[in-house]
Amino acid sequence: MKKSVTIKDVAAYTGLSVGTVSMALNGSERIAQKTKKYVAMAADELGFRKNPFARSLSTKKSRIIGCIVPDITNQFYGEMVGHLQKELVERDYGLIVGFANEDRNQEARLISQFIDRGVDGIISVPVTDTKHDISQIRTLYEDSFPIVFISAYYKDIPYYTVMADLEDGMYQITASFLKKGYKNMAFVFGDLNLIPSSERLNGVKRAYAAAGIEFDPSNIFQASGVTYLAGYSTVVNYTGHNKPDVIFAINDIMAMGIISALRAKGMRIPEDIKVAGFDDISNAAFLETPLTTVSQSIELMCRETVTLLLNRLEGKNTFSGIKKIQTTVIIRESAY
Amino acid sequence: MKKSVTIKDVAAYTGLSVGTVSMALNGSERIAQKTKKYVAMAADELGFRKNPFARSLSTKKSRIIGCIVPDITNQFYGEMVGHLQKELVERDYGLIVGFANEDRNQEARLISQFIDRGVDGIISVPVTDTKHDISQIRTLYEDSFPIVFISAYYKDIPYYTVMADLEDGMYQITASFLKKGYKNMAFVFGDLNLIPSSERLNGVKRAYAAAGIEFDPSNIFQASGVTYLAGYSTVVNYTGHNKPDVIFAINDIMAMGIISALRAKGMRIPEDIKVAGFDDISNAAFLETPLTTVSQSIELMCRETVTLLLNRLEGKNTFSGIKKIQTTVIIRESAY
DNA sequence: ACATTGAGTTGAAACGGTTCAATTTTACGA
DNA sequence: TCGTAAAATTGAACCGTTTCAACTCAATGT
Repeated sequence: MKKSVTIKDVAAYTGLSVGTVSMALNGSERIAQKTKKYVAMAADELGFRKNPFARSLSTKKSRIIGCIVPDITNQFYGEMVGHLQKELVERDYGLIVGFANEDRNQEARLISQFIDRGVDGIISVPVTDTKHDISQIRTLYEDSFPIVFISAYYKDIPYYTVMADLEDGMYQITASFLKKGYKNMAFVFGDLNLIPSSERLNGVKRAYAAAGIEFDPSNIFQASGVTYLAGYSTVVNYTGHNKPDVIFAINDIMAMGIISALRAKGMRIPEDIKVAGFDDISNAAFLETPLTTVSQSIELMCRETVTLLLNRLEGKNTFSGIKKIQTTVIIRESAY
Repeated sequence: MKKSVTIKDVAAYTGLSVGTVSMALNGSERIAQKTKKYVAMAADELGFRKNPFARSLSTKKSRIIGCIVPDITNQFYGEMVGHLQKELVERDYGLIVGFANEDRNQEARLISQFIDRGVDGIISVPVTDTKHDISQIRTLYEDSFPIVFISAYYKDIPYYTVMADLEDGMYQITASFLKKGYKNMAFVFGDLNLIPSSERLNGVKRAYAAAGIEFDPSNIFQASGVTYLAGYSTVVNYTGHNKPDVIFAINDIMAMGIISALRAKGMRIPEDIKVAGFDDISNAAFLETPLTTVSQSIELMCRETVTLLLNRLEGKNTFSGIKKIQTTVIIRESAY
């Protein structure tokens, strides 16, 4: 590491004062055009780079956003992080990441680490498990620390959230299958206390109610998680007698696990049994049996989330509730 | 945002000097035990949090590491980022991420952004495409900026790299199939100029040579990328007449795409054709047809990489060449 | 010729820590 | 009780920016 060129060196080189150089570099109105150009050239010539720490110390801004997702191995969250990063980089922000493994304590630790690192704001996929202590989040909210939620929210803190309209998505897809005449449908969700499950379930119930059909709660299966393996295991460990017409998984990854296990049992998809996912991850269309699913536009969600957060950072006043993003049912071969 | 408590407040509260408080909080040897305890309590009571910018300005360290991977959507890199994050967090470092999309220019931009953000070091999966300008990397190397490479390296800059022993892995798996009597094997790789492809190819050739069998280069297929879709398309678009006994994909994701396309063409795996991947991503074992593959221990690679980087940061002198991590062939149903 | 205005620039005070030479306090042996 | 060495603490310099009140200076109107 060669010793670094500071703004002082640029000032000395140009014969201007440090303040002028600083303002020139920041494009201040009060500096003459030609001075700005001159300073820019000199800075370039000397290879000057702003020291981010000094800048941050003075401005109290780091232009770094912290982001917490449950599990980066899940392609859905992979795509989410990818889009968030893209949106942020475009606006000259950096993204620092953490993975909470669906554990509220880890999420809490990450949040406080991020704050200690001086992030300007946080985007989190909250761990909405109701069993856990949420006071940290409440305090942040009360201090109006810029944290926004994506893809879920805390029941008690339904603010600054961007998520897909899960209930409506599930309503649509359930209704469409009810209309086709299928009634015996199984729903493999994760922990039903979590918002993402309970919202979907509401959609399901609403669809049955709208169709005037009674909903049998024994068709809800609570898997050990929302992963490929959880889907796989749920099918493998199922000892019941009921063979549903359609199985709905809480997400595509889980649907893939379910399909895999069903096939291993010798069933054909969609002939013997239909399977639908949720999310429309990028290769859902290219699976051996292209997957019927409900698309949440991750890209749109991420863009809205970043916009919401940055608007808050800039002090613009923003929508503070739960913004729901429209979903779309996509019928593919796995459940024609 | 309530106004923050500074070290000065703690000093005033305890009646000690700022210097003492700072050293006490940093656990300096020169401060009396009881003073440290006293200061810690006071700091706690006042809710003092160190300002990271001031700290960094003074120490010239941010405890943030930048990490660049080609594509976060690929589960292999998802797992990689997950492990890197875990290793770093354990050592109280933060991880800031960027995605290069296999594009050297994007990588370059990210690297310089990271440096401007004041990262202490960089971990990159390099885009080893030889067509592109690599002078930035060379300069970094010459300035001995702490950058380490994972999973690949630049041909001209074979330093500070941790990667799986791709050549040996491919040698092993190829040899094992040659031994079983299969000779007509196809290899679907990405751009052959890239290290990850060329190393594997060397392994293949070495295995054929060792078995005394001539290798037919027309069995190498260069796909348009290394994604699920690239694998899928390669099979779909194949118009040749040759039906190989075994298809080796450059990675598991691609193997999945290949299997999917083969099945769509009515072939049975492994009866009609065998398929093997590479990486052993976490659900490779749970696919409909569990996947034969070569396991690279991502976790071990990540740990070695982080250790290497942090040792460099601490000025310890470290191994500076290419550290190869042992791979393991895993035979599963897709290619019994 | 002279006040007035406004554009452009300066200089010093933050920002909140770390570091270390200098100084003070403490502990111990004679 | 005193002298001295070791331990603990102090205080000021420093890190590299931003910010803004005060200042300079040229242009303008009268």
